[in-house]
Amino acid sequence: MNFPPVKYSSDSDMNLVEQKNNSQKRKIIKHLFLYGAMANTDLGRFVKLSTPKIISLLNELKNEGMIEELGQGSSSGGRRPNLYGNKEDAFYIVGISINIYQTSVAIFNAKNQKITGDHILPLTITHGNSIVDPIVQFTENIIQEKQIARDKIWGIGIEMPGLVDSETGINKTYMVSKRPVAEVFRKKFGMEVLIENDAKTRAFAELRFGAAQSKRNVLTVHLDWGIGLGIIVNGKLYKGRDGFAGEFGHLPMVDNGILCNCGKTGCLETIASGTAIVRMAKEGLKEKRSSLLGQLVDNDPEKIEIRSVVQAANMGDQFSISMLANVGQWLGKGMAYLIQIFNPESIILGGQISEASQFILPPIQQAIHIFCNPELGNEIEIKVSELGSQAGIQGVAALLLERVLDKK
Amino acid sequence: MNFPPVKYSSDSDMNLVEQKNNSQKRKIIKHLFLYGAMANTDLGRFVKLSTPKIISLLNELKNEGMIEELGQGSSSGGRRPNLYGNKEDAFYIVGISINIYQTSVAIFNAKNQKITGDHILPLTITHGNSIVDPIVQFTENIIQEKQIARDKIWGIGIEMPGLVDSETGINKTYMVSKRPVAEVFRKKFGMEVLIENDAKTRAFAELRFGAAQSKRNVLTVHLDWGIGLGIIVNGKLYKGRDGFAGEFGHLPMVDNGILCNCGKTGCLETIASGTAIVRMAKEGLKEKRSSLLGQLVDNDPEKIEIRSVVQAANMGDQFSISMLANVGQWLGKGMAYLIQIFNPESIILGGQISEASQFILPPIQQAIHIFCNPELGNEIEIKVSELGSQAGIQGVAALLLERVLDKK
DNA sequence: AATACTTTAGTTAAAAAATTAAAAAGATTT
DNA sequence: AAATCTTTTTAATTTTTTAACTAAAGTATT
Repeated sequence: MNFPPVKYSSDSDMNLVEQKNNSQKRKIIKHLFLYGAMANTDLGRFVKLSTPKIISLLNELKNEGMIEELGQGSSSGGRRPNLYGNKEDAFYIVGISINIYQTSVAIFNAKNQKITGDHILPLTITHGNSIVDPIVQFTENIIQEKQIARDKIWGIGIEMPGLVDSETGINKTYMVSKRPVAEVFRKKFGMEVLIENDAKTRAFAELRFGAAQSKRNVLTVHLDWGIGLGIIVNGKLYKGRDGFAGEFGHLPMVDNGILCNCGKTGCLETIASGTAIVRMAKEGLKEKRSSLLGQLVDNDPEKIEIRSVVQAANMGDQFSISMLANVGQWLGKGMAYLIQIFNPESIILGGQISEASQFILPPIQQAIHIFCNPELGNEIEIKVSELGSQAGIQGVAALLLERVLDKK
Repeated sequence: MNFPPVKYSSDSDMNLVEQKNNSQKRKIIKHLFLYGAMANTDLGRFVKLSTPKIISLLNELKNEGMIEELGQGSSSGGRRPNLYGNKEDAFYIVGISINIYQTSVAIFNAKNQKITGDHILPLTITHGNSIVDPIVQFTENIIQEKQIARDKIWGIGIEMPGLVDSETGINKTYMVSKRPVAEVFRKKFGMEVLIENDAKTRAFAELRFGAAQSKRNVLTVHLDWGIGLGIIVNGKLYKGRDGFAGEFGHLPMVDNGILCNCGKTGCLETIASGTAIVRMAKEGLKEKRSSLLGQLVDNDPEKIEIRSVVQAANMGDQFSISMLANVGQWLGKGMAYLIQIFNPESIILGGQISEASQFILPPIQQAIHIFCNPELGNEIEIKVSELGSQAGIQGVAALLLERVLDKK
């Protein structure tokens, strides 16, 4: 099956010039998608071509309906440059974020603008692929609602938790079936589909749109129900042999610790994840520990969620604060490992628990000082992501587009 | 100061065509250095240029004395191709390996052939830069002996232990002085000098000449007096923000452990390095533990070296074998961390302790099974480096050449 | 074993493409 | 309003590719 943009493919049966032209056009489209309108000179710096050549490529793209002129930019004393940008309706991409308890869908246009509202489907992820059909149906409805021609959708990017191999399209942890999930989706949608692990898509979002934009070596730690690690090295997202790199949450931290759902004991996730916090909070409540948490959940331990603990802590609840501090200490020790191994420029924290940064950052810093060589640990920048809740969807969508455009 | 090969630099005051030509020529030289003689078609696949263009570049290089024709290659049914290769005396590079107790020097020609014998200078590395002058002298003698024109030496690569930042040319651990060591060497030699940490140069050697050649994600663990980690991700050597990535030996492994020379306690190096083994062996001998080790060192504990323990183990000595097995367990646990973080294709072991692989590989494998997610740990390939003792020198030399040729 | 066929490599000249350099156009500053 | 600065356009020149052709070597056929 052939998916768009076949237009700009560079098959080996093409001649060298066509191949190079198409590769350059793809670069231009990608650049305009990511960085918005731009003057020919700036594009020239990027693709390393002379002005006449770039202008001719831009004109071709204009005639093909891909890009448009967008008036003139500013000048510091000279003729103003023409600005070029992708045409909004040149193509669309779909981003789907499958979380543990819900799935969100959004559509982006060729200017990387989200053209849909918040579409959230409450759906608990399972080991099997029972949630595939509801997600496909939900997404198709949104596409139809927006009346987008199917051939203008260049693909669908799906982020999900678990051990995801985006090459084979297999998730080893969730949505397991005979055929790779990505293939199942691809068949049902009839479009290019990319699946990727959520920690990696968020790292990619930081790299393209967030705090890692101008950096080369950054780690992102996703603190939610689980603990995920995104690795950016030499300015690229790192995935490892099978795409499983970043299993930070399953580093063995405690001897004879609690059993983890991975089958081992004492993993970092058993003591420093959202799941662990909720478990500890429930135990505390059952043991009648005095805490503001009780009020927040009507004294029903089963109602406790991550946000309950964060909320209680923000209200000054001692029990919640000390839990978070303890979590911070363990995270800090784990991050000390990462810092010594990666010597990163910065570490970016995301996920629900990062919203309690005032309680976890100090113990993290402290643990880093204790366990880290000062040459590596002292100057490290640790901060909370500034990307909102849409980071994941934006990340997969952009990742999908780049894969489509990088494909020869 | 201008160093060779200014000939092929691509300054921004050149026109685009010249810049591209020179960049292509540099690529060709690098390729021929690394992979030996080659046909024009093969080079074409690599630099993506048409046959006439490549032939014209090759002819220019031939006229400039850089390359030569080397007869004809084989064909599977057709005219035989002309082979092109770097001329031996087109340029030379010098590799220097500074170890804890000795320094080795070698010179390589443009075909990456070592043209010197074994030149080893016994010299103990210090915190200050007292060994700089002896090394410069020693190296200059070798250069003079070989009667190589100075302008034909494109640079000197120096590998050394410690926290090395090759960008600034500073080693934070050894050879510390007011000015960066690399600059001190550069001044004295009057040539381009690159310094790099030894674990990284060995990783690079594996990437270019060893078991990592055809792989993209590989870790190399250098087991010697210390424990070094070389990281190859996405087919490139990873160095981190300051070049300090890979401080694997200083991961905190034991609570309330022994004091490490890094200032922290319980580092992996305090229990699983060559230094640790020798320390334990000395203690054992002093406590009159019966062991073959005693015979090997005339019952003088101070004479014990890494190789004594390896040798004793190979002779069947129970004490030495159990020490190595213990070391293997700790290394295995540490490697389980690395595997879960990097999901590498393989891990390559080097250094003196890797010579006792029969005793350390089984406990390493066992620990990996215990501490690692089976999806990541089961298929991992762990093997001992096949590169000999010259790996480090070869690695820095090649690294230096690539840096010289990659510079615009 | 001779011959024709196939495959691969290298050469050449025509055609195409890209760059350079110069001129024109448009905007800002003095 | 002149001078300056920057971008765009244009035309000439240079470079590169394409494609046809020659060359050389192996393979198959007679």
